[in-house]
Amino acid sequence: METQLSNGPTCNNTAHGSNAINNCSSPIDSGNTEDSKTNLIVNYLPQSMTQEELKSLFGSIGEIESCKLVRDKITGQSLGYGFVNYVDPKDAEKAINTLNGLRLQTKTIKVSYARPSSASIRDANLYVSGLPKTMTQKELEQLFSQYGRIITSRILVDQVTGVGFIRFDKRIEAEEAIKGLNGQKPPAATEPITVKFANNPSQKTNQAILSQLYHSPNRRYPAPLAQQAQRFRLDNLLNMAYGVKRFPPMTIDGMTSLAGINIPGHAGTGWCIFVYNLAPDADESILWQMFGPFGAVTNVKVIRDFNTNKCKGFGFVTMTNYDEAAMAIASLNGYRLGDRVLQVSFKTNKTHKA
DNA sequence: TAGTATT
Repeated sequence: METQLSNGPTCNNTAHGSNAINNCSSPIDSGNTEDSKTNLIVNYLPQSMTQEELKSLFGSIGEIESCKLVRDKITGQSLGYGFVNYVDPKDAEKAINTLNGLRLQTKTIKVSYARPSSASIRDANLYVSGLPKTMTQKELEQLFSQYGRIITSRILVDQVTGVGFIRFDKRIEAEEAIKGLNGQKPPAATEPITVKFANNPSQKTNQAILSQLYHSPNRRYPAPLAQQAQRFRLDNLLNMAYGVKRFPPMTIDGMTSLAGINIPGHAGTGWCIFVYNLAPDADESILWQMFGPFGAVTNVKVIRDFNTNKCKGFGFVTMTNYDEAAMAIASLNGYRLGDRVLQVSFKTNKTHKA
């Protein structure tokens, strides 16, 4: 029997009230991840994100050994998480540093080392209801932590009665928590709580879904449509998270990039893209986010003022493949980021015309 | 009484 009450990586999750960014210690420093140094699990992915987009985003960090978006076996719908296995452990660490907490659409993605796959860690998620409305996430964890290591916790907001989730590291820990806490009154509570296993969405293959599938069998987009769909998804991705809105194509003047001027931007290591009109508080993550979905991004840089450390209004992105860089430019030039309209072009060597 | 973490 395994010891469950080790004081190991204690999960002191701070309740941000945000979308369940649950920093159980630092994923970088957890120290007990000897078989997880390259394999990452990515949680809270937007529903619309495809495996290709996942691969593009994480492939911009470094070479990927494998990448898998987990989908419902029946419907094919994304289950909102996936795995990215890097060749180099350093890239895995860099991905955590760079992409954990990134906002995509309505989600804030979580990037952390994957635990070794095992049946013992499956179905360890609990649904808790009847909680005091005043209970915080931290208090919820304190209540449950006596039964094992908590992987994630959440209290739903806007609930009449307190509803929350607790995911344990091991299913057996969840079972013990049900035995110990279901029907019990937490300290200072007036009503008992209900603790049960959370519904497993992958088992929710009801007749309606099957019926839908039956009436639209294996619909596939032809290739050009697939590209349009990709673009549409990107629009959506960029839209809600950062208030990025697409402008009509002709609103950008000074757009000397796509008219077939010089073949600029080629810099040996890839295609260098100039991004102009960034906000003073812009950082690298927004560049990764905007360009990553288009393909291999090898580097991003925000140019900052030496003294204030504020962005000077522009930055650079290096992409490996010309086609992907051109698509990124075509799509992102003219985007409104906050209250600014971006100008995106291949980098030129001249700052003024001769 | 409901979000979605083990390929």
